[in-house]
Amino acid sequence: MAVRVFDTRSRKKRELVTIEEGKVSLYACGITPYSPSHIGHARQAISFDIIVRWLRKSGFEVSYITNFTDVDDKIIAAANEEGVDFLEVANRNIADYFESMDSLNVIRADAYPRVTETIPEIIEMIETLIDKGHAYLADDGVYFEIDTSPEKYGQLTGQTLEMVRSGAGGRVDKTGSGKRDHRDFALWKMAKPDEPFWESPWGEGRPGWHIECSAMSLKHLGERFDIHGGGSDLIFPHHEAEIFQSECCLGHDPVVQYWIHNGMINIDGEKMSKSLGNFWTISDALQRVDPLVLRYTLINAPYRQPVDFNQIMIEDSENHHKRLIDCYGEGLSKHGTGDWSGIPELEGAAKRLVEGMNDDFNTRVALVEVQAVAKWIRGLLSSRGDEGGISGAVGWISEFAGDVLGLLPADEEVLARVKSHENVKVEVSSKVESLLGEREDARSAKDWSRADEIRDELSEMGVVVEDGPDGATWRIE
RNA sequence: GCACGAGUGGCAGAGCAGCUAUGCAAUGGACUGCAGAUCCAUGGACCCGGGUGCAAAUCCCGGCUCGUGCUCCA
Repeated sequence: MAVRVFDTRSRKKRELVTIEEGKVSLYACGITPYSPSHIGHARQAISFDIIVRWLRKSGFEVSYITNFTDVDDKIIAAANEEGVDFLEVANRNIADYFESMDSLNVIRADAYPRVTETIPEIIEMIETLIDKGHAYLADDGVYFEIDTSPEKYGQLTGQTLEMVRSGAGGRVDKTGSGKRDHRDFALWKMAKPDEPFWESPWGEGRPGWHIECSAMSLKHLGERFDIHGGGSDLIFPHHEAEIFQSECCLGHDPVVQYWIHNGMINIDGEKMSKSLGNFWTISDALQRVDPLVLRYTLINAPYRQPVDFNQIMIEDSENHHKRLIDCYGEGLSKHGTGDWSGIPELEGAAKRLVEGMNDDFNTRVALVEVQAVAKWIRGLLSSRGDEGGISGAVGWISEFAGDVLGLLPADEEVLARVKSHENVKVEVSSKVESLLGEREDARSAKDWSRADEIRDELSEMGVVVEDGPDGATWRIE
């Protein structure tokens, strides 16, 4: 069945037809590592991680590239403030990024190109743009001249040149640059004192913000590629600038077949931003929640919707994720993993999940099915029947909640968790059993206060007592 | 101002033309000395006004409200 993706340029869902059958080339704009990564970066990475996972599961061979913009104003500013080299700042934050993403179960991209390693290609591209008359040299840099291909304006945003001309109004003068028109954008910035620089035909300087992605995608994926992605905040101006650069440089269009953009994160209904003081770095978030719970929260809405990161969402996710892992762990340790084909409940769930994922990667629909199967397992587990069903369902969860959504820790870890729980159980077992016996006596004597006292005592040991029809059971909390 | 998106039950959040979304919470029941867990059941929603359809949260038009972008941003 075909995968349909929402394309920002055409503003509708389109069936994914790739340039080369069976292969997908995907470039997603990565981060500018000037500070530790925040949960918005996590959402972006997880969104594309799941897209890549799903495309691969659907049988595509995927080349997935995501970059680091490792030289820019903010990195330089941070480095100057600390009195260190800009690369030290970038490298530190890139390491932080990888550490966070690994914990969030984000599969590594096939390559992580960096601006500082792509300078020759960038220069070459700018030269071509100058040669073709799309760019000009000014005192302070090289600029792309929008008026050389006005028809490309607004392809992603629906705006026209005039709209932006009037909209941006008086901000032009503030730039104080050598731009001929305020909508032109920098391809190469001449170095100011105390700035890192590279040699170029136009003097010492560094690349402008947009050109690197055009150069890196060209270098790694070629003159045409299937999907270009990134956060929706990059649509304008960054991605529109890329369209200008790449298409004018290469002389054909479209270079990118599908544009995919993930939604932003809100905190309690407001945009997350440093100035509002509602900013969460990934490490902030991980102090509060398990990384996989964070992942669950971030895929709780389809990737294009904004996610509101609020208390309720987090608690909800914690709850669901814990249930998922608990029933998976119990099923796995008791019955192992098996084949789910031929089991109607599981085939039905798989079918709905596949349809949901094929329809623009709807993780929310997928989660509903995962929840339903988890519930189904719990039912079987408590009724002690149908072992084939349980192992099949464990296999189902492993395939979809694990491989596709990336929500499960490794099986060894799940089993180790179950085991350590059991070890604790064994350790305290005799004490608990004797207390429970005592409590049973108290209960038959209808000495409720003594019975509750014992329950409280056990509770302090972390033991939860649950009275059932066949007497009391207990478990470690 | 312009552009894009969103407005769904107490809450979160799907669906985007016809069939129970789902989860949490609530209520009733089973089980309980109480509690908890579990199971069963129940109620409750589609911003407003028009329009098109046999049929509209779902499509169209017009409002209103909110968010985001138009400057660096995942």
